[in-house]
Amino acid sequence: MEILPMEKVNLSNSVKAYLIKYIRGMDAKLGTKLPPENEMAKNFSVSRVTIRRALDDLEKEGLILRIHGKGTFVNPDALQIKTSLLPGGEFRQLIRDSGYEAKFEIQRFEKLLSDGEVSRKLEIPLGTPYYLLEKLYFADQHPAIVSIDRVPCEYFNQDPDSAELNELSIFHILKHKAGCIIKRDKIEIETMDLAKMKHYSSCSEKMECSSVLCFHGINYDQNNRPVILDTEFYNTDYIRFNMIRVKDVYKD
Amino acid sequence: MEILPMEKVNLSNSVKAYLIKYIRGMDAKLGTKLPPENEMAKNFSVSRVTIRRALDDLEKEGLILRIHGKGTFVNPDALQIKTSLLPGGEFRQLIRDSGYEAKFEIQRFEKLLSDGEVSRKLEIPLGTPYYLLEKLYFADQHPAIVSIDRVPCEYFNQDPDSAELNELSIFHILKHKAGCIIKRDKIEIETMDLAKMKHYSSCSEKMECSSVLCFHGINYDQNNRPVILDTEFYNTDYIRFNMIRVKDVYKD
DNA sequence: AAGTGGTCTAGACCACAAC
DNA sequence: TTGTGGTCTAGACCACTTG
Repeated sequence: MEILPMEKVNLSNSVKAYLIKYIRGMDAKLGTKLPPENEMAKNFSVSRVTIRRALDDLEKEGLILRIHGKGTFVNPDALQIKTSLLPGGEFRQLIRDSGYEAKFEIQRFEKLLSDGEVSRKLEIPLGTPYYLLEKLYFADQHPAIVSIDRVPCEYFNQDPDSAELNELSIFHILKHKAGCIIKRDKIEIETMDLAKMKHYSSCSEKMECSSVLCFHGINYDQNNRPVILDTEFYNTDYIRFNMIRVKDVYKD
Repeated sequence: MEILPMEKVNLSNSVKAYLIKYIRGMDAKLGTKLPPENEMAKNFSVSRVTIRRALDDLEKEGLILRIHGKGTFVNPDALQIKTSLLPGGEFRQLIRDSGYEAKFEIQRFEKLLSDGEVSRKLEIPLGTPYYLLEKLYFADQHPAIVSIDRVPCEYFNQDPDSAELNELSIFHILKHKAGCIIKRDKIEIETMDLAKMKHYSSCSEKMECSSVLCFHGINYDQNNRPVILDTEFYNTDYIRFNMIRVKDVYKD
């Protein structure tokens, strides 16, 4: 069973998905012009607002450019963009998107009791049992990502078995076992050298780089409960995040 | 003359600005509930769509949470968030937002001829003259950010003088001297140790850290011309980026 | 003047939560 | 059932670009 993240089904996203396919499919010479919004609306039999919602998203993701009075164009850079910082997908996909073969190994899976920091961030009492899951991801056999997830045991009726852990991401296990759907996360970005990384993970010894990009994240569910506390380490020689940032107008 | 980035003036942004002020102004107990959208629409005398556009933005920025069927709530974390990765404001503001006193020194300002990489990224012929501007920003007297901007000279009628460079950001100089308005940028994220940073900047010697966060960016104007090629280095001990990422629904 | 994107409205209907 | 956010429509008018 293949499990993939999918966007909510609505008209805008359908239009968006179609346009992505269309754009990726064509040779995308520099700045190909897309049809006017009114025409697209007619062709897709949806309102212009719906078309515009789809285009808004595509613009934020950097796939298209819109120039007032001129039109909507395919962003020539769009096809070069490999890994986006934005939604935070599955790590193996991230590695594949970066052009490498992906696999992972589970490094640790333990049941621990929460200390001060874990308690504070997950909003659970001191000493609450939680699972710690550490995975090491490889890009073409090279260590590229280390992820450490911490989830309170109380979300699970029974311990996850290793088959599940090897098959599914923690997000999907949580959804199926606990009905928890992760709606958003909050990350803090830091860089560190391997000496500092060693405080978090013994995988620091395996990294083939001198410094790593580190995300400290908290994942919240549909009721805004902090469910997963995660720490992620990236070797940016392999995982090079890209981001397109649309700026607002500047005024004196 | 104080020059600040401002958002485009429209109804949504006015509502948004009002709500930001409102939220920041109140004590923001955990999860204070905001009025229903219909009510806000009535109070602001705008349509619900307009309210929703404002709330969409605030949600993406992590200031509020929306729970279907329940309501809209102030995000308790919102007030902790200091520096957002998103729009990319002025560096001194970034430093102030991080809780430090900000100042900068100009390290280099030179006219150079483009080499292969600069030519390719700025889409200019080899050997085209460009300005290189390197600034070192301090957080409480500690080196925190190094920025290196490269702009083709052809955008300027005359050399910027040092008064301008010390007063205004490169964005504002470009706008006033060349009518260029930066609409978006594209960045690539990397970490490096100081030895690697030294290839880019002699400021590496001054950094009080072992590794830095590095953004390689290209800034595009309203006509999608690449105008500024910039490289930025951050000491993440001082500049700790935060980001709230709203996830889409997952489906099997 | 014609074409195109940018903003806004009023109203409708749906989906989820709580009583 | 009521209240709330989520989606969608049809139409209007504005702002920018081009001829």
